[in-house]
Amino acid sequence: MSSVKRKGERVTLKEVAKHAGVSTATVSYVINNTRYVSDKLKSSVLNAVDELGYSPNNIARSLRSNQTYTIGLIVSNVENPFYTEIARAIEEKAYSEGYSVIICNSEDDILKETNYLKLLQSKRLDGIILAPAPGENEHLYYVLQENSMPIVLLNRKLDVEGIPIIKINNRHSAERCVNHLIETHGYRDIGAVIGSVETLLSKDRYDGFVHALNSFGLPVRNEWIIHGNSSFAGGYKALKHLMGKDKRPEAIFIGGSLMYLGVLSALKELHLKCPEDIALIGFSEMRFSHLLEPPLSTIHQPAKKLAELSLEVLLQQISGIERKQNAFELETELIIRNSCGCNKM
Amino acid sequence: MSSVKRKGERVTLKEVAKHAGVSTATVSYVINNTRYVSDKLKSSVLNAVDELGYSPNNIARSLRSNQTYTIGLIVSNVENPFYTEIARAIEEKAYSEGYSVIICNSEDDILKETNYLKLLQSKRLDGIILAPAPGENEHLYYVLQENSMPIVLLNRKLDVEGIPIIKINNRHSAERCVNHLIETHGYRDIGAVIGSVETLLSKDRYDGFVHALNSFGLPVRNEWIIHGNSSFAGGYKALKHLMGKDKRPEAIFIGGSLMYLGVLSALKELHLKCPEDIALIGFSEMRFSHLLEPPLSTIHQPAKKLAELSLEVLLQQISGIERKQNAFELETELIIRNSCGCNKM
DNA sequence: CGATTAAATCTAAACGATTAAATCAAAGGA
DNA sequence: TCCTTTGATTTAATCGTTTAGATTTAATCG
Repeated sequence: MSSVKRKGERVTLKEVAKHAGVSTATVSYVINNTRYVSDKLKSSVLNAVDELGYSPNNIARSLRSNQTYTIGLIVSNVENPFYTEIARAIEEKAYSEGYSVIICNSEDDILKETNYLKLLQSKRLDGIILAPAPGENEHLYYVLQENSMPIVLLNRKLDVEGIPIIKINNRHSAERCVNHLIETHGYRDIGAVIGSVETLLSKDRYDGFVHALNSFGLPVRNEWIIHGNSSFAGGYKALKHLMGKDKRPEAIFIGGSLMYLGVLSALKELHLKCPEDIALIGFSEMRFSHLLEPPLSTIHQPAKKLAELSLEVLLQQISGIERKQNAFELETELIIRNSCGCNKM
Repeated sequence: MSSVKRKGERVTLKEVAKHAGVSTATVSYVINNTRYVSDKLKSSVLNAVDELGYSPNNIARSLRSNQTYTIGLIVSNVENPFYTEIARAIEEKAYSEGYSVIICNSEDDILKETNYLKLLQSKRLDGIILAPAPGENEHLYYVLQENSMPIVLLNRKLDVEGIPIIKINNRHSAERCVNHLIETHGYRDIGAVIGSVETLLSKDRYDGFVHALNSFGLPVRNEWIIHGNSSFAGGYKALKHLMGKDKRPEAIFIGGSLMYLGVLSALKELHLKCPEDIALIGFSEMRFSHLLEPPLSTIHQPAKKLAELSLEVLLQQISGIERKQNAFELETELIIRNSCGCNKM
């Protein structure tokens, strides 16, 4: 074959029907197994399907049935290891449930997020799983108005009744990190590198951080709390900034995987040793945190569970099943390695 | 609002038309800017759109126009750092071109790949970017028959004329790795951990490895060449296996990111030092290879360029533009860090 | 003023499936 | 035998757009 022919010449159900000498209804019934059809007709339909290489047009189906069997996943960036894992787990479960997933990176940009929401709306997806972007949520109300599509929120808050939200216990997790720094290592000068408090996620982590300090009677030194954007570069810049201060903290709590790596990279560049010169602890979803130098002490989030739960709730929402529960909070695990100053491998 | 209403009650173009007191054609013309419409009618249409909260139904559009503005990306697993980057870059460019992307993980499983191909076919996507899964390609011919959808291959070969293929120079890249081990460090006992030779990708890397040894007159010792599957576990098992031999190699060439990390992890577990006990070099698309212990000497692939080029070629294919060139090969970069025995940072 | 032309709008036929409702055929019952 | 019932198949409306082509309206001109 010299080249693939252009579209628009595909075989339709109608042609199958003609070829098999039956009506379109019959073809539809045998393909979807939705009514009894005599063996004789059934086999001639099947033959025709085979001979013509018929592949049903799901667009037409969707138009008729109002179902696309496709959902959207909006995250800030799949390259963030946490969202990579989320995306993977959602795709896997979605596949097994007969759904496809369109992946959207909002890049923490409200405009891009809005555009994607409108687009997914127009594509009539069956539902959306939406992870946080910082800033106001006003643009979301547009999508959430009546007659709109099912949606579940991941680590993100919205003051609309009936929208399910799935999250981990960010506040408590942050607290445990800081507690560890204080209780086990006796650090008192503790800084933080956290994303914008405009997201629920970062706000909660910030609150946990502050609460831990307070509970030990330690002062919260605002000049040691850097709110960057939750990226590698954000962490990198934050650390450089922090190390430029007259008085430096002894330990730093870090509120996100990419920032953690950025911090680490900046540290290396400054020839500072971790944990000797400065101790680190925080959120990292890197599957390879233990291979880094030093092995990172981290909060481990149950990303897979989170993803599966989100999809489950979304699918319930799609099929109109009533939920008793609207908010779900999963627990995390604190994994102590070396970066905080502990010696375990 | 107590709860989002179920679907099926959305406002249609027809309703907009009635509300604005014009025909559906007129509404369509103003929405798509496809014919001149008087200011008077135009504004009343726009008003109606606004008041009713109309959002066009792209399913109906697609049915009419035979265009979905959606493409499919099939990779073995987005969690593989190389494909994460590919997915990200494709999504970004696709977005800017007005396309969405459905992501599919084949898990190197021919059945899953086949199912996805059929599904994407049924969904009438505009095109597919297909990365390799190992094994025979027979199932692909089904998708590639006449009247089928545009497709481009990433690092994957297929004997069908006119199917574009985009790849990096795998053979030469592997060769350079091994050359470095021999020329710079004088290693003579060199093993390899590579994926299944049933993929073009791994086959090329294998060939490069062998060719390098040959060109220095070194023997190819098959017991030191482990073909695992290209995963973390694959690398991990391969190394353990390799280290169980009576005579061990001094250095290992590794043909993939995840395997590289698996090898590293197994090494740590065995308390073997790299590069002192065993030197490593190979393909790793980890953005953070330099933060690992030791910093990895790697081939760096221009994933972003690869992704953008693939999409570009696919879009050309979709719009029926003739290509002069059907095969594209990009060059890689050898980045020397510490794992091979060099001392540079 | 009527004819001609151009401009703006509308009518209605697709696109490719699903599915109520209608039709047709055969069997069963009196 | 004729009527009823049941079962298998078909007819045709529908989903929400786009877009030729028909129609209407307005403008121009001899």
